Amino acid sequence: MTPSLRVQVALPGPFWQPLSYLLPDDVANQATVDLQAWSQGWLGWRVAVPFRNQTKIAVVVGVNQDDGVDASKLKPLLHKLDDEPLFNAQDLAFLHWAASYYHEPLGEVVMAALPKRLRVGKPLSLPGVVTWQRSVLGQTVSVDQLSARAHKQRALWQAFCDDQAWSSSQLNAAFSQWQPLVKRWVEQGWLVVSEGACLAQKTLPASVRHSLNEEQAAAVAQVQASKGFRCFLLDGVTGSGKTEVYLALIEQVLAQGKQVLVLVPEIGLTPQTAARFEAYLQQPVVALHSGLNDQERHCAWQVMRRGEAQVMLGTRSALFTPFANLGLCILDEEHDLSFKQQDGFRYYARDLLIRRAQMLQIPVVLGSATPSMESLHNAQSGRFGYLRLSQRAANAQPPQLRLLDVRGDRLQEGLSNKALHQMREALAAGGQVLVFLNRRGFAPVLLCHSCGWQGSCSHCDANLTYHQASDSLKCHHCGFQQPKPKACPACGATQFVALGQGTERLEQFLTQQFPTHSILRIDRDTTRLKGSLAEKVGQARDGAADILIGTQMLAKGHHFPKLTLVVMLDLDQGLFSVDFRGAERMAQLLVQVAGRAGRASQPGRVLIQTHQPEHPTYQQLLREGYAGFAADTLRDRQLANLPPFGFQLLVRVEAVDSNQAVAFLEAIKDLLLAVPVSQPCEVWGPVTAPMAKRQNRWRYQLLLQAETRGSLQAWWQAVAADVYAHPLANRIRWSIDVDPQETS
DNA sequence: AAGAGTTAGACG
DNA sequence: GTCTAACTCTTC
Repeated sequence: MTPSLRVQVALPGPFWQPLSYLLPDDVANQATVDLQAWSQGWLGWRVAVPFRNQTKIAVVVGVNQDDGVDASKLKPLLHKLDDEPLFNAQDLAFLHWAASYYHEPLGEVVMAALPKRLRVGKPLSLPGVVTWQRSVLGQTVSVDQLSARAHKQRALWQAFCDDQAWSSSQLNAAFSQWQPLVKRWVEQGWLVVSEGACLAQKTLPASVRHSLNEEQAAAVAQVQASKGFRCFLLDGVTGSGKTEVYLALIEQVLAQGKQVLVLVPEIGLTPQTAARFEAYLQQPVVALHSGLNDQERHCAWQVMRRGEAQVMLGTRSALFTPFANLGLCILDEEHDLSFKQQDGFRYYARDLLIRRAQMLQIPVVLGSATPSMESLHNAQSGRFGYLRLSQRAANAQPPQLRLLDVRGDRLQEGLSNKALHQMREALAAGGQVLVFLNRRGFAPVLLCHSCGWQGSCSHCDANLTYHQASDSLKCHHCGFQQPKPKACPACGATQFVALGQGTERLEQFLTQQFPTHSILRIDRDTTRLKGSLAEKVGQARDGAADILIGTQMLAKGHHFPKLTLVVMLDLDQGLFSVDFRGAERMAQLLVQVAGRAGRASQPGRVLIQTHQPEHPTYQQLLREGYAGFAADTLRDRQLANLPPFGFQLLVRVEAVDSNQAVAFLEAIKDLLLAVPVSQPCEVWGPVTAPMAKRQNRWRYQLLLQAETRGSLQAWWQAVAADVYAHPLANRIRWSIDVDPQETS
């Protein structure tokens, strides 16, 4: 008797090996002797399977492997969902590798690579994008027939009068509250609804060409000269034109008929970025980011898989998209933390992208003005190609950094008189000023004036931040919010003191100080609505505001031509961070914010208000810039065997009962210490996480460190089975963070 | 993850 | 003894 044919499927859930299913009876009987060909009909296909008493959507990741499960225990799968596989063998190999490197169930990884619509079983083919257009009747209606006072209505109708079809996302980008009007006009017969192709026909912006300077051309030539896989670090100061290098490279790869994937940080993807790419390349660029709805994501995914578009510009999750014919990967702002997924499947998009390029044997380019120590080390050791752009475009001067020693000075709302004076001068000279403060809200602490009670979050080990706009207390870690108490919960007194500065308070103070100047605050609170960040950044760029107040969301990518002075407040805290990467992060932030200034004709100045003017980190940064700082930092890291000279794995635990959390980690530690290891491996902890309690759970962690990725993986692999079998493993929340970025 | 199965505790 | 809430276990 022949053994029954079976397939292995990945489905979401904590399944450490794929589940096996038998084939449906009618299919099994047809199975030919050609197993190779037969497996092609299953591998990577989407199937519906019975699971418990429900039906689940899964992806076939293995064929006829003997997993030792008795055939009598298996159920037959129900059916295929599509006429073709969604993933090819290369895609699957990559997903397998990601799952094993990050110790994530394969099903979760496969689902991360699928748009939601496909995860829940929607058909692969897209219904097309709904658009609205003027009807024959509508063409007889001119704007003048609408009420003269209905400005919004007139503007919207004018848009349709150009006889262009508008999709909901296009309307969303240009208008607010258009739905009721469009609905009414459809009912009146002025507009007709139609369904177009999934990739809406965009009109391309006018062609913009540029020439490369010597450095840029050399960088492009080096990448082009590489064969197969090679990773390059493009280390270019702000304003040195990294994008021009990307575009030249992309153009070459497109000419070979291959596709390109460009990854950017979460908030770095603006319509302007995509438009700039389209203007140069003269072909549609497919964007993939959190602002899209399910159907748009599905469309983007499908268009790349089908090879109907050549360029994708996306945030970290775009790296899982199956491409028809990928020829080049680019990752911009390489140092940016948003490439690390911090919850659920904790992957690092930078590292996965490199691995993917390696598996496909294609080049990958990482760009940054402030590269991570990991990438710099790889570049210096020759693992990566090292490309440098040291000149700013159009002879723009680099910003000059100055420390503003405020020791002993009287500070008003955190600002020194010297800083205010400099701001006045810069404004008087017609410049724009940015005040950088990386803390939103009004004040980080609210204190009772009579008893000292302070608002702290009942779910977390953190203070509540006072927000004046909503007159409430908010926890910035779990989202908890309560109205500001009328009276102190402890003593009943009604007077409170707001301690410390946030951007809200700074805005209030600067409004008093500069009554004749316009002020624009850009932080998460003022940009909550969709599209409002782009809108505010646009205002800032056009010079609509004299004074900008911003948190770190303003540090990324944007440039403000009229900006001549940047004042940075409260950077000092980065000097004393518990995390060994604290100084690196601070230096990156400083250099990135400084890079916002003086990109046009006027040189920019950056003032760093500090109580630690002699601190070596500042001194090093001022004297030798980021490169000098990086050299020092790498030396320190090497002495301490810290990344990039060592590799880390963090076991994180969250439990309502802190004893269980510690007991579980102690058990893991005992297991680890019992493993005979050939190379130096260390384990630290358990210790409490940076925030000991969050959302009512106590958080502890255990840090593993080893000299190589391989020995670290082997060490964990040796105990993994025992850890998963531990009685506490199923009773508390825990996760593994490979290459953690926040370890303190 | 999440539903079914299992056990322990509350009640009278 | 029953009823219910918490806890465990399994999933092809």
